[in-house]
Amino acid sequence: MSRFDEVDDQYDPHELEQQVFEYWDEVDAYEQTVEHRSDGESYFFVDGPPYTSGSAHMGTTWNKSLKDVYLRFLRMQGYDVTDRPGYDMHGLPIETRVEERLGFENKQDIEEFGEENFIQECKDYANEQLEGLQEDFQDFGVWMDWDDPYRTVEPEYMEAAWWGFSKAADRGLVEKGHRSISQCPRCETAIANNEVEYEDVEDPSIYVKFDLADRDGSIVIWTTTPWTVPANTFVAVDEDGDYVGVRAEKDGEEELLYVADAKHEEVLKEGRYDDYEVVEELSGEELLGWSYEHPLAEEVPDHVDAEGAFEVYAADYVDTDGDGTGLVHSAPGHGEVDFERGRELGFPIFCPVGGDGVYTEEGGKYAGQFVKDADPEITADLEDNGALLASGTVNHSYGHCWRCDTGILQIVTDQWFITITDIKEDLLENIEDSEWHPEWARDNRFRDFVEEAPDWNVSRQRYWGIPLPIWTPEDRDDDEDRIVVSDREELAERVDQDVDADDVDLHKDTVDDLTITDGDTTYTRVPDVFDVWLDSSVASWGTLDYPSDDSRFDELWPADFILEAHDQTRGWFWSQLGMGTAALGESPYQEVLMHGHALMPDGRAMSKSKDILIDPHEAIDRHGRDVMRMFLLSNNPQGEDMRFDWDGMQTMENHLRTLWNVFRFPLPYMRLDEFDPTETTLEDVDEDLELIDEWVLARLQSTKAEMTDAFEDRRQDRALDALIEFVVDDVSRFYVQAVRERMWAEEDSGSKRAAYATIYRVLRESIALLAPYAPFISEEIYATLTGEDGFDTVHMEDWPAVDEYFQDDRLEVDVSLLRAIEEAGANARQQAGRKLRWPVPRVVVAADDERVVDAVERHTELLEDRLNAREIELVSPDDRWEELQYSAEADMSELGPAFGDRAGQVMNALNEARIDEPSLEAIEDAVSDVLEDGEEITDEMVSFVTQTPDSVAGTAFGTDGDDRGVAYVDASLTDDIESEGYAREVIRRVQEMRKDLELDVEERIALEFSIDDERIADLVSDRKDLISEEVRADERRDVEDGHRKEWEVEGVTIEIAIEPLAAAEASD
RNA sequence: GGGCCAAUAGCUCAAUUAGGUUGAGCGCCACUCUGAUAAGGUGGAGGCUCUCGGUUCAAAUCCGAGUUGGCCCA
Repeated sequence: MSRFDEVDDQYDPHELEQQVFEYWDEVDAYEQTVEHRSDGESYFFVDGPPYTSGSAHMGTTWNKSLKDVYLRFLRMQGYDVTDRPGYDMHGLPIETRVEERLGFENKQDIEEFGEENFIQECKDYANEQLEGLQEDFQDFGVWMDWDDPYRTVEPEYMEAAWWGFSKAADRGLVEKGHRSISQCPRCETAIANNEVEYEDVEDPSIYVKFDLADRDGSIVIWTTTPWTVPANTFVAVDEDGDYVGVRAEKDGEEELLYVADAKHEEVLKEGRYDDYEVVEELSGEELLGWSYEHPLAEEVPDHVDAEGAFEVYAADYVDTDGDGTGLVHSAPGHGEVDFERGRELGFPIFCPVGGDGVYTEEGGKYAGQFVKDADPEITADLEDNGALLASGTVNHSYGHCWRCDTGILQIVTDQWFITITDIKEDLLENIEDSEWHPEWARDNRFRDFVEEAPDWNVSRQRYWGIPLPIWTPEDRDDDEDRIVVSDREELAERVDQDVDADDVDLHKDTVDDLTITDGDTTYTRVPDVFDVWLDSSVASWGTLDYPSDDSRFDELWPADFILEAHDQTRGWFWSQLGMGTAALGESPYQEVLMHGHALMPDGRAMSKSKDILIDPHEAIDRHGRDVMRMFLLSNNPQGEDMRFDWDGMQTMENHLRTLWNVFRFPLPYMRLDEFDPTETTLEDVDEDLELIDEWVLARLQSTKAEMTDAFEDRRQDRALDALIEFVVDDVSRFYVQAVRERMWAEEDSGSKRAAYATIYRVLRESIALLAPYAPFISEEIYATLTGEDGFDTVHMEDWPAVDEYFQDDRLEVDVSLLRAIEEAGANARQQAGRKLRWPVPRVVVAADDERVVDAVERHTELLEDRLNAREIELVSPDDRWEELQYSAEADMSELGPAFGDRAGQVMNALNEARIDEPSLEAIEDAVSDVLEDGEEITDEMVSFVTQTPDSVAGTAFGTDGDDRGVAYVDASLTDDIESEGYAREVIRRVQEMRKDLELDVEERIALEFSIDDERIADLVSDRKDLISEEVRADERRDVEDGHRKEWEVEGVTIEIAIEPLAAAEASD
């Protein structure tokens, strides 16, 4: 492309973006950009790997766009950025998808299909999904190393997980444990607490009486899981709670029931007792040690049989005024808190339920039944045994498997743990080493989570994952003797079989058969795979292929920057910190940017399954990639959610269209004049720079400074605001308007060259500033501006630095004052009912300070021109314009302290007062009614406001909310003004009629017009030469066949007819 | 049920990070300009700052309770 080539009149994102894609391909734009920075300082970014199920949604799109804008920014700042994208490809979600595809129902189907085949299916599925994501991300214009993403299923990466785990083991942080975990009975695996999703469901709600063994009566418990009653081991109470004994009567029989005082009415109501009476008041402490009979002792013969079982104990999880009865049925074989307390009390852990949720032989009568199916039978048996006080149902939120939506069960099984709780202090300390945006995310949310984090259960009884690299002796069931393998090399060395370290696949089907023999002992592998969260937790070194490739680890690790949404606080932010600390004792990242979620326009969460979503592809179809990116990036990235908004998208498109117009406006002139930016630089035209040029260059400097600061604060949205304000407000609406005439001039001049050089610099730097946000349009404009002289891509440009030479705060203020005066003048004009087309005799500028005086004096002509005023009259701050009246405005920050609770009253009086001169005496006099003895109005309390005479309208002007003066437009009429005003009206109508005929700008016409008011007709005829020139009328004569129209203008009727001269000649 | 975050114009957000008469952009309406023209300019309407209490002469801002939404956890 050569410089200043013709460009489309219209900004058409789709065509443009397609061309840019092709162009990037053609010149290897990405590769060149990476190479260009290869000598720069290293910057280690780690991509949080999206999970490979499903396609990119608006949230991922926002996430990747944010990453892209920061990576591009960092590159422009000169860093050699590590930008390897990653994909999280293991785990239960993919297994369940594949199971669905294959029509599987349970683990047995998988075993029949074959582990190896199943793993292959999972791999294929994950890779398929990965391709879709890759395509989407590239389509959004994200620049990362797409040719070489890290995949958690590759041996190099899996090895990184092994290595991290073995380091943790070396540090004594790996142990096998018997724990209460959340189990999905369908997937037949433990799932992590953060994989449990809560949903409202209807469950049984039963009240059960446990008969007391050595005294009268029963204690009453409540549960929504009858199936846990067989495993009951003890009952817990709140030591400090209040309990009562109640004598209750139903159907003529009396019972003695013990429940919490706060709950007794509710419980007795549930039990439909006819009458009752509180007969005893006890503290929880008094209940301790009471023993009771297991209500299903016969049905479950293997029930717990231990010293001290079936007695009442204290536990801190009991609440006497929550749900239930204040006495809690506790089964250490199921509930997590029950388990902890049961262990403290030294009870055996009785769990008669298998991983599939079916009672084992220990379940006695219920053996072989799925626990939830056994609920009715158990309830019935309790009733038969006389233990059921009430039974019904309850709606409550209950945990479900995040993938298959099956209700989870709490059971106790053998699992492997990283004992995070042993290094809690280190974790909390390491938090301090990372900088978070926003800060509260770290100091509130994240810290709270880390403080409460339990040991990390990393084992899953599934197939598609990184196998645990643990080998244990064949016949032992503890973790006293174990081998943790750290990498493929060690594996090849130690196993009994022949393994090639370079091409061994580490998946379950491969490693399950490998054994290790040490002396007389044969070790076999623990069959579990890792929790998928462990996969991504090692990304900071997995990205570098460490340990198999150790060339960059020392230099780069830990990561400089990570950027994810707030759901990762408990996800990746946490798992990385946990793993980094367990394996290496350090936080694996130094800076975190935590963004929010993408919400629907009405604020609802997006949800693919409910079809509540906005598809990024639709956004692209409607507005293009640049617009979508700019919209996404214009949102605060720090912790707050973003509402998608189609109007916001449209606004961004309008801004880009404005930019496009600004960019293409000077091109024809530059082409015509053969302007060469390499020959005519800003330095060359320094002498000829006009004030407005210097001003726009000064604004450019402060825009760059503001943007850089905002970027460094991780507020790219504020940087974008600053850029848009500069381009749309300062460049388009002001600079281009002001500079047009200089470019129209046909002869060469210093002034014109200065304007060219200025706008060239402005455009070129603005486009560099825009490039991280809108890489496509930036590329196109950059290519047109630079031709052969620039880089092959704008993304190789340096981030524009502030040029001190052009910094000029004073000038920026001056021009903002002039613009404020101009705006106020336009406002005042409108109030006075005088259109801009009509000149006004004078505009009076009353300046509040010398700066304003200064600015107006230097730019009187500019102001006259812009305001279409015959004269500008300046009133200096020391003087008053004597034609004015005054009122006073109160300053509450002064009135408040002085008048206390009467401040409001005084304010109203001040605001209503009207006085002839702006003096304290006058105003005090006017508000004397509300002033009490000794009170006075001081200078600081009021500012005086002008009241204008007729035919004059005044509007205050100011900058940044501070008043700096008032512009008064005197709209009175004179013959001269009416003459020009009406003449301009005629000109404007003729121009419109020329447009009706679609005449060329240069085409000559014959003109006829008549005005039905004699005085005005005379006035207008004084300006007939002006009219003829402006509308290119060579002849003033009667027009017969031409275009004829009648207009109503400012109370008179004007009839106009025109005819192109060429047409008239042809018809002669 | 608990923790964190948010709530200001129809929409998206500001309000100088220990209170002082609420602002911008977009949208809407009216007017206007016409050598960027499916552009540009000016104005207007539109707010009990989510609710209820409290502190204070004065609260969008500080405190307490609640409501709604989002995320996380149980």
